[in-house]
Amino acid sequence: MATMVDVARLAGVSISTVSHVLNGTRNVEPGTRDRVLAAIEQTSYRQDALARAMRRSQTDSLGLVLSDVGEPAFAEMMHGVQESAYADGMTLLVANSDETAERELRAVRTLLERRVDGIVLARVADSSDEVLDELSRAGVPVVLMDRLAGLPIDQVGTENRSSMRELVDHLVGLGHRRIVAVVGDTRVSPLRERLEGFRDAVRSTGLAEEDQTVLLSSSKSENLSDRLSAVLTEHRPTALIACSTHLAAGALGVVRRLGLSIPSDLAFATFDGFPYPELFEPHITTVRQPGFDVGAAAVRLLISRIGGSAGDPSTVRLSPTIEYRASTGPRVPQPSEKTSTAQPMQTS
Amino acid sequence: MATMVDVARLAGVSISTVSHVLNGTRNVEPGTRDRVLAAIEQTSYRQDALARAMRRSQTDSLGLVLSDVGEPAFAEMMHGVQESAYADGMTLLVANSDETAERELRAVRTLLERRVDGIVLARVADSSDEVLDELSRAGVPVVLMDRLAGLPIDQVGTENRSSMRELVDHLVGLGHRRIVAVVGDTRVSPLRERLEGFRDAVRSTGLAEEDQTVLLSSSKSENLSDRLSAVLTEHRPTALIACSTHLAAGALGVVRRLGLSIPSDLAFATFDGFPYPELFEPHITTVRQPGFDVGAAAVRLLISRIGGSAGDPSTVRLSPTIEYRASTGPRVPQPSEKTSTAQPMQTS
DNA sequence: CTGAAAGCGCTTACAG
DNA sequence: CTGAAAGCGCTTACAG
Repeated sequence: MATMVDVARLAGVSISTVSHVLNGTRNVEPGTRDRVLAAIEQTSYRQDALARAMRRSQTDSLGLVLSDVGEPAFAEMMHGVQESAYADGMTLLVANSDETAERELRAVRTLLERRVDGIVLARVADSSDEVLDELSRAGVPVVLMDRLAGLPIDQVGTENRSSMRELVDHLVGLGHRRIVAVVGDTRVSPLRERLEGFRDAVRSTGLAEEDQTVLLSSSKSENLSDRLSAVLTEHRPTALIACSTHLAAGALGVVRRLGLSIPSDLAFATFDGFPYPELFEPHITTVRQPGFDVGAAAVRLLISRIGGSAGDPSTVRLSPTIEYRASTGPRVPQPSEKTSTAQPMQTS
Repeated sequence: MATMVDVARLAGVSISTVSHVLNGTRNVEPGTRDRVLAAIEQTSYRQDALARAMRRSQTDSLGLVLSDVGEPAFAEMMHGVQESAYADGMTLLVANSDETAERELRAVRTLLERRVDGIVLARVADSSDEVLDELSRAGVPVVLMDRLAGLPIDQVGTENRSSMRELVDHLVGLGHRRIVAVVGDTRVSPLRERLEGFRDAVRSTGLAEEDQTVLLSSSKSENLSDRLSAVLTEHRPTALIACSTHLAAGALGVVRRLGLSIPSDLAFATFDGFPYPELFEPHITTVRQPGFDVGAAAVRLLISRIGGSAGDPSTVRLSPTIEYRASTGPRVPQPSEKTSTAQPMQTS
């Protein structure tokens, strides 16, 4: 690989001049400039981003820490992060925390060692305090994404609480009085906020608290299926709300195993939802977060901080859209109305 | 941030010794070593990966170029790449080609400027020759992933041709004689290979060629829906094979719009398929590629090349699994058999 | 308008 | 067992 020295020699100039031609950082006489350009061409010279970064102590790169790209919501956010970073000429380093605190800490350290200019971080449920400590000690700007905190730190996520309220209001408006919310791990902020919204709605709509069920879990591996199965058979709710794609997948499995029809036996709604939602029957009522925009906004905020923008930490919340679909039916399921039977192999 | 000089001063040694303690590259007297370690602790010293990389001309990082993380198959491959890279202590730089040749070339150049030790590349349909040229000129090891080529270059992908043959054989065994294959853009190697498998199977099973339909497209944006709609209504195939998730999504939309039932009006099978496939009705017969393993294998091969392993370029093909499900029915659809009507809102 | 030189933070022969 | 010094490939005051 050719270096600046090669180019300079060939053009008969100093490396200063080559550098300035390359970066447009000072005027160069047209003739000189042309010779340099020709020499660059001839040697197939390519700038070494490493050496440049080292000298400038700025790498033009951003780190992204996610628990799993496979999760559709995160894939969308990553896409937004990617595009926004690209638009600003930043390269993206991606690390996987695999939803464990230890790997998250290692991931952040690796990114720090690589001197990324900033980090977008979707924290794991039991994130270690050391993560934010090291980040602030290193003085590297951070923006939390999706998994937010009650801390003075920049963060971008979705509005959860009032969306849940709206969803529950809708169900109550349809006549539902017994709802089960599959919430999962409330250490994960969006799940916690959705739970709060659920409780808000129960209170404000005057639903009997004892008729509502909330299913929590305290670890990633904990299986809610058996408990949900018991709730559905014994408690007989008429509506179910899953608070994430993953929880919805598990819940749908249980519903199917019990032979319940949606929405005639049970109304079904979920947050986040599935890719290609329009293709499957029944269409599932979904609170869909603007994942791409969340990722893009996180990078914009991060880049403004990198650029030196001062001011208090800001929390940005983007609004999800609620897609009301057939799975929450027009009518409340009534035992007496069970006229239709499951038709597992039909689709329209 | 503390540097080696700070650590050395505090420990009363030279930076050589600090470096050797850090990297375990030579014996250091225990007492000296302890002083160094203590100084590292006290200064919160962290190695600068940039300076290290520059000196060693090795960055311990890998580049990944994908067209879109949103595509489930690519998300899985990325996960495999990520985990395999992590296991080998490599950091991952991810660039998005957005399925356009120009962005792909820019992505590769950016990764090259950042001196990645190797690149995993899922090429765009109309990839520029310059991409592979620059890569070989730079002497950076590359492994093509998923989108393979008839070139002397390392590559890892899925076996496509014989899987398609097996799928068609299965359909023929069920009595199907009129099949439509939604193939898409044959510049994309897996799609091309699936088409070849389809033609192989038509020949070997003795199907009448004029009764089979192949739908091709030559650009990403081209909409196959109208043509598929015409084929389904005029040509009346009894089975449909979609060659990718994206094509399956489009095809399912058309099928639904025409009010056809699966599998009673039309058997439906797809390559790649949807996430959470077990949750929707009807279950779709799917040729599922081992995305994670493809990604992981690509990185393993890449790392062995980085490590200096010689030998001819190798092509690794992993086998997909064919999941036969309800969507290809047990029986061939017959007009006279249309006893069931669509039940759009039912699920079991 | 241009160049010589310092320095970013490391690794690694070389010498003792 | 340890240190002084060169050098990786750039950028950027400083000087002319």
